[in-house]
Amino acid sequence: MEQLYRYIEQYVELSLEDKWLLLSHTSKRTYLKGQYIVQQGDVCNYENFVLNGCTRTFYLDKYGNEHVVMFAIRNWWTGDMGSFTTRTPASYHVQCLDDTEVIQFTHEGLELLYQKIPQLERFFRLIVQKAFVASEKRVIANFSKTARERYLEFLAKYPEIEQLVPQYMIASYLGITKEFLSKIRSELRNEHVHHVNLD
Amino acid sequence: MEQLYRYIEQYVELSLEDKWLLLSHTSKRTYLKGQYIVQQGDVCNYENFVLNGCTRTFYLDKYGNEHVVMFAIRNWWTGDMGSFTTRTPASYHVQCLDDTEVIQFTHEGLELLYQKIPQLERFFRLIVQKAFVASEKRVIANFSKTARERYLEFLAKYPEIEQLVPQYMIASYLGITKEFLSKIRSELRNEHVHHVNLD
DNA sequence: CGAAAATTTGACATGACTCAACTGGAGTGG
DNA sequence: CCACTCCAGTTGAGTCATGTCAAATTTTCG
Repeated sequence: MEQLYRYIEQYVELSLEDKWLLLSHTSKRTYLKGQYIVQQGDVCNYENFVLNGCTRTFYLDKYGNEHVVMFAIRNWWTGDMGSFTTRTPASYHVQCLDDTEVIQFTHEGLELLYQKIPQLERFFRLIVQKAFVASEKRVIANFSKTARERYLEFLAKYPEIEQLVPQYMIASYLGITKEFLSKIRSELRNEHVHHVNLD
Repeated sequence: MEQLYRYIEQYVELSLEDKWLLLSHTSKRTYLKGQYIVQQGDVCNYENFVLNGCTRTFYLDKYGNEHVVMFAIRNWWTGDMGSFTTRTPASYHVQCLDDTEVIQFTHEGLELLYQKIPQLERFFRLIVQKAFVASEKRVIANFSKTARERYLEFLAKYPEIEQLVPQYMIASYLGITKEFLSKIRSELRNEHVHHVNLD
């Protein structure tokens, strides 16, 4: 729990009492590699704070194609926020790409916590704001940049994730096919070889 | 102000005192068609609640191309949230496409209101959550649907906006060129004519 | 009315996709 | 320890959705 407290305390202050309340109204859970935390179509019952491991959130379209919406690693949040808040069927699957430990907030538990720890409203407002701003930037990046640029930026921004997840999921996150990502990578390799030879 | 009160009261309750506080720590302002509420590069000093009129938020890339991030009409919020909250240069321009009346919250004013009206934290958390969920859906739609599908969905979802703004901005919002949108529209017209003739 | 802005149209170019074949590990079991 | 399979990744040929550029047309509005 210390990890969660420290994370929240980056945004708002927590008393000992607050920490105790958080502890008693959440639960820790471990998922194995491949397991689903949320399944598209079910109501998402938990907001999840990732302690360690790695998850992906993806949408399965009517043709059976997967579209990766996001990854989550240590100190990220995951789940289907729309489903969680409105108690409607989830739009996405959330799957663990590794053994993954999370701290889970139920809807009921979180509403109770909002009442008892008012600054938690502020905390969640702040992190959702950040997520929203990042999501808008992604919309624009997808319009204004080529797949190659987006891939390079992804590498620069999330070097850890690049190691953890298979290429085809990164391709999906970038909105391209695995074949096309493979071609981009092959180009980059060739360019790199040339640079080395020129030295 | 009644319009703003009613809007907020869809999410949280407001006392008379709260309303008075809102009134005294915000200001109403009218912009003319073409004017900028926010300019990319400046710090965004206001969150704006649109009473009437219409705005567009757009990003100007390094090649001088415009990319429309969103439109805002009656009862929507606009501004550059990232810039407003972190007091950093705005990523976007916000321009009025019509004479537009807004209620403006300054950063200072809003922080004060958060203290005096704690349920305002909740209110903004809820609306930012909605905006975030919508933004994630847009990312996925851009990946999994053709330009034609996205245009049809846009028409269905925002019929008012279609009337108000020029085609080339809608094209930009959809992430395509004005020429290509024009071709899509021409296709749709042809199909429609055929259907009519078959009757 | 006339000029500027928005939209349309057409020829051509290209980024990214599809499909199918191939390569190369990482188990797994005999 | 080899053979087999399975899955991820690569490569190549052909195709398609969408972009670019330039010209023609329509609309808007002073």
